[in-house]
Amino acid sequence: MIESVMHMPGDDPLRAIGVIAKALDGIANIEFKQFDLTRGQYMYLSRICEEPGLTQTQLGERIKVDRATATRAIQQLEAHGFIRRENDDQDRKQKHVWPTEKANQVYPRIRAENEHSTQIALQGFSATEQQQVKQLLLRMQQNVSDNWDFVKRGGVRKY
Amino acid sequence: MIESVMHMPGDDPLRAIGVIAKALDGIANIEFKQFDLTRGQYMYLSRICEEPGLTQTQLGERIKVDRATATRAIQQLEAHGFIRRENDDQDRKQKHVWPTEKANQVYPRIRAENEHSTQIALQGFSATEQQQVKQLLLRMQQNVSDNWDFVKRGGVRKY
DNA sequence: AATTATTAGTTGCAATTGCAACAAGCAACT
DNA sequence: AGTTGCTTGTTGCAATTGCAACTAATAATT
Repeated sequence: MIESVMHMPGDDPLRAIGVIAKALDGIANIEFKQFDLTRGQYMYLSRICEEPGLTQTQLGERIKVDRATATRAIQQLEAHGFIRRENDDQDRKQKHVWPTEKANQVYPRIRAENEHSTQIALQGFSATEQQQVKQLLLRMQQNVSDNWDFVKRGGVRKY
Repeated sequence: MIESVMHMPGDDPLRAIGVIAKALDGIANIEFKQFDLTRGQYMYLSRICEEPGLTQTQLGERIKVDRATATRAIQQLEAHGFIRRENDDQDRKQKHVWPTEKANQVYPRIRAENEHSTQIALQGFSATEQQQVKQLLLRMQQNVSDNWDFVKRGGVRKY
């Protein structure tokens, strides 16, 4: 009985991360419809505005989406005038992605929404706690990135 | 220039949460294919095994998915023998969800994967830091839940 | 130099997702 | 009791996602 309680995932950090992410993604998708952004596009658009010239592969890796998914999302953003694409000068296999003026107008709205969600999420946190959670989350992100790459490329984790 | 650096989302906690979640979800979906689980089903199955008898609505709220999505995922799990559904005794609008033996056999594998991913994510964390991040994340989850509900039901956030 | 292996982006196919509308059931009001 | 409003689960439709296969380009090997 006590053991059962000990092992219940009620305090599972990864689950909390999953739920928070899902909630905020759901909120964002609803709120960004007014800017002509479809599901998930805000993630791509943010990255492209912050790091103009990223290749498609780099973009997909930052967001942790499948290459096919990245391609199609980027195609849509291009079709709706948010971005433009250009081949790399040295390596014609690669394409770089640049924001258009349309994107740069929407980006501050994305930031505003994100700040608001951040305020909500960190409500009741002291300044120290805010710093702490930021640092801890960044370390976690670094910790899991290689695993995603490994498994995505066909690697099999042992456990 | 300095201002621009200050406002760069490099230390955005919500973004880190989104990336971590996406990475771990991607990994989990790949790894659970061997158990006949399709995309995202592990989230539902875990909840159903841990809280047998949840209604569909409760389940969807815990995971933060759309009602239609929950319905369809649950239908699939039922069709593949992982769960069974029953109407509520008092309110025939509601359906409760129960795990089958098949589900109870798979659940420990889901837990094992989750434990492994947790180990990876928390690599290099002291015991104190582990406790900290768990607590902070739980509080964040609580902070955002009402917002999800509000926006999902049509509420409009001001910011 | 020629061949083989790997990589980046793309597309077909099928599954999943979410909005909107609907039906059935229950709650609240008159 | 009858009417209106709300809730739960479902379905149609269209968009998104991810696996697998493909093409073109580049890297590595022979």
